[in-house]
Amino acid sequence: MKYPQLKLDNQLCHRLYMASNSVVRAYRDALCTLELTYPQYVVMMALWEEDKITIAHLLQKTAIDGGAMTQILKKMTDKQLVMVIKDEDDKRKKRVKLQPQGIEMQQQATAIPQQIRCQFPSINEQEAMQLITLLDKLNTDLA
Amino acid sequence: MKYPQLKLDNQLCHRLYMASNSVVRAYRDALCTLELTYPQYVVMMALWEEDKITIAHLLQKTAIDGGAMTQILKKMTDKQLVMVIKDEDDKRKKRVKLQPQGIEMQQQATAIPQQIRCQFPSINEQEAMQLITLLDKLNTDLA
DNA sequence: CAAATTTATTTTGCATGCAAAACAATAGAC
DNA sequence: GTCTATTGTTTTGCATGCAAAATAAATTTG
Repeated sequence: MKYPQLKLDNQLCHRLYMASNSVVRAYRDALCTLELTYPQYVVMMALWEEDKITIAHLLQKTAIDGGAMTQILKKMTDKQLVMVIKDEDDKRKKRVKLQPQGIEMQQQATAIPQQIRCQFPSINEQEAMQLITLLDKLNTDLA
Repeated sequence: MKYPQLKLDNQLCHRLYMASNSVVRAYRDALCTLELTYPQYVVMMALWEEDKITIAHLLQKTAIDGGAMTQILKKMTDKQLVMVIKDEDDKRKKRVKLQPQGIEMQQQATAIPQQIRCQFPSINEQEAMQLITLLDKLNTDLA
């Protein structure tokens, strides 16, 4: 091959692409119990950490696309997981508030991280931390 | 927080999700010169490595979704980058063949890997290799 | 204070990713 | 040799991801 830098095997980015897709797929069974998609689950995690945050803050925490977030919140509102309310002080802002069903769901979700973790046994704890460190560097650079 | 395992900061998967999206975005400027999307670029790389492969083989090499591949090949055919032809021996199979414009494009693409690499200076070569090793383990587990 | 600018969110149009169903063609079983 | 199962690809319906345009409301300017 003339240009080794164009070989798929030499592409860090392609591995990231595959890994990210694979991981989202790996959540599927666990999340369909909760009737959530992966991005919706990420929104729930963000809210369980900090409730009643603005959409802008939610976007920043989750790194989900703004356009998609509107749809995601619409669906989660329909499912009575959250409620979106206008901020009284600044009416441009909206805040997302967990509803009872959304709060209860956290209990059922506690088992999920372990279920996912089991799906990549080749990675030990130290390697997982290494991965996190490296991905954080990457994300910081690309932020 | 009651359940630390549900904190976004503790999620390897969320970092992968962010990193993958960021990386695809990072390709944008470089690829719009070639009028390619990232998945289309991946298809081109696969074909530059090995031409006239079947769609099934292309799917396996690129890890792109089958349904999406049909659309991607349609667009790339319209742009005269490739041609899709039926396999004479087994008419269920189709083979994807680079066209002159697709072959020429490789030249212009040789500069891209370096352009992308510059966007994450915090990762040195050794760390990049580490990342590849770890992601390969992950991808093998989730395959 | 009215106009221009900035900030927060939504909308739009297009390109996947994904699962499941539909099709087409070959291979196997009897 | 038909009937059935399997393989390769496409289609369909839905959920994002992304950029750019459109809105709405607050802030800054002059």
